[in-house]
Amino acid sequence: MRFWVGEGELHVVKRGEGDDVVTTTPAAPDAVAVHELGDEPAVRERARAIPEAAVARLAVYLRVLSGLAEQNVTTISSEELSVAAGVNSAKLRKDLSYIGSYGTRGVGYDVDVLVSEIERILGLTRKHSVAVVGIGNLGHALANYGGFPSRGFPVAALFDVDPDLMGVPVGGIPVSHIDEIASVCAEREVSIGVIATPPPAAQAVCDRLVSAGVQCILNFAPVVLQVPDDVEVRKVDLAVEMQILSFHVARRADLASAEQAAVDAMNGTGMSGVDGVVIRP
Amino acid sequence: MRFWVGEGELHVVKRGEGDDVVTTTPAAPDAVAVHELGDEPAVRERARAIPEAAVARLAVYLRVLSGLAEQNVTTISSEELSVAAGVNSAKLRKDLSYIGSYGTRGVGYDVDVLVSEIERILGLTRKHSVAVVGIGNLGHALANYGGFPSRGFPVAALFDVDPDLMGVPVGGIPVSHIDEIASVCAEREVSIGVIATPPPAAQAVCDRLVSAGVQCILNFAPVVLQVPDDVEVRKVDLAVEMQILSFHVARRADLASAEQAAVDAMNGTGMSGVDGVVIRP
DNA sequence: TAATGTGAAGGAATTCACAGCC
DNA sequence: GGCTGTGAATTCCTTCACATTA
Repeated sequence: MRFWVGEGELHVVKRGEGDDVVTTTPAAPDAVAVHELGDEPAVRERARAIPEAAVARLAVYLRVLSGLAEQNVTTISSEELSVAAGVNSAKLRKDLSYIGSYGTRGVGYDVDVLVSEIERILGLTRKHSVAVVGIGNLGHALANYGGFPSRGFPVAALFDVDPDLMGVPVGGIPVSHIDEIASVCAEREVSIGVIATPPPAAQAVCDRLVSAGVQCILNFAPVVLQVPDDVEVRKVDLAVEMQILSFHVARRADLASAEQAAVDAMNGTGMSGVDGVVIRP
Repeated sequence: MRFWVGEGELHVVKRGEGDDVVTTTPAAPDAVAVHELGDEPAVRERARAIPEAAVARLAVYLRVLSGLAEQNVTTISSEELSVAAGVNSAKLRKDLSYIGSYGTRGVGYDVDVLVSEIERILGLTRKHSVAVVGIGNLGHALANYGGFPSRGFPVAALFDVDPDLMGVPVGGIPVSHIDEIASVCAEREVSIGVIATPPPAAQAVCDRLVSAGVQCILNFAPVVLQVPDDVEVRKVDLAVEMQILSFHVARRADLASAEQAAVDAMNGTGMSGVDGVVIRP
C-alpha cells in the first residue's frame, strides 16, 4: 500500500527547532489527509509555504545581513534592512515572517540569528556541488569564480565535447568529456547543473543532466528547456534582459514625446511626432 | 510653463500603424489630464500598458518566432507557440493581445508579422549601444559575445581601472579608463551600461554611469544598487539563482521525508526524522 | 515607546471559459 | 470546426494599518 500527501493538508513538526513547522497552503477545507493512489490531483504536490518571490528576496537579505555581520552590526530594524535591500519594510517583515518569528518588538532583528535562519531555510547548511557544462567564454568565467558565488556551491565537475579541452584544468578542475556526465555527476554528488553551451546543444545537455539525476539546472543558453516536472530550471538570459532594458528605453522615448506633445498641445504649436493626444474624461 | 502627464490619463495615437494605441492603466476616474508642476504624484509617471512580466515573455516569444521564421514556418497557433515557449496558451494569447490583434481566428498567427510587431514594441528597431564596465573574467566573456546576444546591442565601449588594460582591445574594442566614462559614453551614444566589476566598486560605477546619462543598467555585481527613479536596473545575480535552486533541493528533501513519514505513520512503524505528523481537520 | 508580526485590503498576474470570427 | 481575443474568476503578491509585545 502506498500513499501520497495532498496539497494543503500535511503539517509536519520537525525535530529540534521549537515550533518550527513546514506548512502548506492555508486551509483545504474538507480535505482528507492521506489518499490512496488513484484520486491524485493533476498537479504534483507542492509545499508552498514560502512564495517563490520571497525566496529570491531572502537570498538578497542574506547577503546584506552577511555584510552587516562582518561589520559587527548585531541588530537591525526592518526599516534599515529594507532600505539596504531595496524593498519596502512591510514586504521585508512579511518575507521574514514566512521563516518564523525571530525579531524582537521594539528592538529589531539579531543579525546572526537571521543569517542562520535564512541559511537554514535556503538549504545552505548543506553543500551543493555544481557541474558546469560548456567550457567556452562563459564556462571559463564561471569555473574561475572558484567555489562559485558565495561558498557552499563548489564547482565539482566541468564538461565539454572539445577533445583539446579534455583533462585541461580550469579553475583547478580538469574538464571531462560530456559522455562521462552520468558517472562523474554521480561520483561527485553533483546536485546543480549549469548549462553554458551554445544554444543548439543545450536541450541535449539538459536531457543528459536529467538522466544523470541532476534535478536543478541553471541555464545560460538562450533556449527554452523542456524538462520533467520534478526538475527545477532557472534561466539567466542576457538577450532577454537586454531586450527588457530596450523596452524601457523605448517607453521612455514614447513618454518623452507624449509629454512634449502635451506641452505643444497646450501651447497651441501643433503635434510633433504624434498624430493626436486623446484625453479621457 | 512646463507640464507633465499624469498616470492613467494620457492616450496617444501614434503615427502610422492603424489603431495602435499607447494606453495607460484602465481608468483614472476624475483625473485631470495635464497638471502644472507642483501637484506631482509620489511615484513618477509610468505608462503601464504592458505588464513587466509580459515584456520578459515577449522577448522569449520573439526568439522562438525568429527560430521558426528561419525554418520557413509562416504560421503558428497559440497552442504550438506556447509549448515552444514553455508557457500556457491563454497566457501567451493574453501577452500578445497587449501588443495588438495580429492573429487570425481559426488559423493562428503569421510568424513574420509577430516578429516585427514584437520587435517594434521592444524597441529593437533602434540600436542600443552597450558599455561594459569591469573587464575581468565576466567582462571579457561579455565583450567577446561580440555584438552581444542577438544583434541590436553592439558593445561600443569597455571600461576598467587597471592601467595594464588601457587600450588593449577585447572583442575588438579597446578598453578605456573609467575616468573617461562620461565623455566616451556621450560620444558613442551608450544607452545601456553593464556592470561587471567586483562588488565594492559597483555602486560607484553605477553612480558614474548615471551621471554620464545612462538610464538603463544591467548589474552582474552582487550588490543592491541605489539609483534615481528614472534609471532602470536589471540584475543578474548568480548567488541568488544558486540559492533559489538550493532552496528547491531542500524543499524536495523535506517533501520526501514528509511523504515517507506519512507512509510510516500509516504503516504504524513510527516516525523517522520527524517528530509528529499533524493532520488538519 | 518603538518596532515586530499579521489580518485584511488592494493590486497584479494568471487562468478559465466562451463569444466572436475565419 | 478551429482558434483568437478577452471579460470574469481566480490565484498570487504587495501594501496597509494596527494590535501586540518587549
